[in-house]
Amino acid sequence: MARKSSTFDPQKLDNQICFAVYSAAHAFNRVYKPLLDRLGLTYPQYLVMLVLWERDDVPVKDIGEKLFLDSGTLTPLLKRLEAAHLVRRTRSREDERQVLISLTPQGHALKEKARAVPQSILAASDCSVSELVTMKDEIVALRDRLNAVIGE
Amino acid sequence: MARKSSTFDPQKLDNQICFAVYSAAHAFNRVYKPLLDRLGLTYPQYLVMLVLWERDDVPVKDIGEKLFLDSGTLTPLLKRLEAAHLVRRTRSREDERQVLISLTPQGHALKEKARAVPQSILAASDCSVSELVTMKDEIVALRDRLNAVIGE
DNA sequence: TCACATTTAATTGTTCGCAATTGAATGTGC
DNA sequence: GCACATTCAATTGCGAACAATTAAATGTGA
Repeated sequence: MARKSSTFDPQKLDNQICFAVYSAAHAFNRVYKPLLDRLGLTYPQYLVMLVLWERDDVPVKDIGEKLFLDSGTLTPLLKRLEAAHLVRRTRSREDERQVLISLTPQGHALKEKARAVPQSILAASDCSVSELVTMKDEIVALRDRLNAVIGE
Repeated sequence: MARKSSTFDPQKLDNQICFAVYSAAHAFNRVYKPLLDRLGLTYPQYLVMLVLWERDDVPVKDIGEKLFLDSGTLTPLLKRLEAAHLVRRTRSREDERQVLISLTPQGHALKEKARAVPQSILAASDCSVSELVTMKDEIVALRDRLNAVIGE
């Protein structure tokens, strides 16, 4: 064994940023759960609703690009949102390959009920907005570098 | 509607740190996939192996506490690692409620083959080690604050 | 000792996440 | 116009992730 004293072991769990990110994502999920339960949403469903609240009548592909998810994930998720009467799924007239997702009145209305969610998360983070924005920008930059590697 | 000009909209997807973390976790997973495929591991299985490479012969509960996962996730995952001949699962003699997880020789041997993984991830991150360590510490601190909220 | 709570892992059921495949609609080159 | 590739959503199969429940082992108090 090499001497460990002044050595940074890259194979140690707690030294790995990916585990930090992985476990932070789960921690967020657990904080969101009780808040989103009241809205009848899961976290990925909430993300889809955030996309639709920004722009309605979007093809599945566009939602996927925003959230980095594919149809294998989104198709069943969107069917569940449709079953909950929050969205409608309709084939595009111009391009029959596309399925357009649009909000129902209930889907629109949910935006108001969801307004308190980010505030609760901010409180749970126990952190200033500016600190969070800085961290967010760093994480997004890292994510984009990783995604750049994937696309060769 | 309030004027949007100088306003930070907390309900906008790209303003949310949780989505940054969520999407970064998936980006990491996609970078890890081809590396771990060669080892015959998934990312959560790799995390369990990291724990075991640090300390062998551990109860399931300890692994769960390290990784923030419960038995509903770990039991089937560990059975798959056992089927792959990387770990053994044995009831503890002192406390029959516990199942102790220990590495097989193949499980031990895999540590050497996995040594190159963190370096590849570092390269994909395209970022200095010190920057990553700083980010990791910030994310861990945030995660721990979130987890503190969950436990009331 | 005996009733009772606690600890621990396993099980069940639902939802993500993704790779791989399928099939229909569209675009392209000749 | 017609073969061909491309695009897009849906499907299938597998592996997480977690809530809720079950069941066995252990600890505790009267």
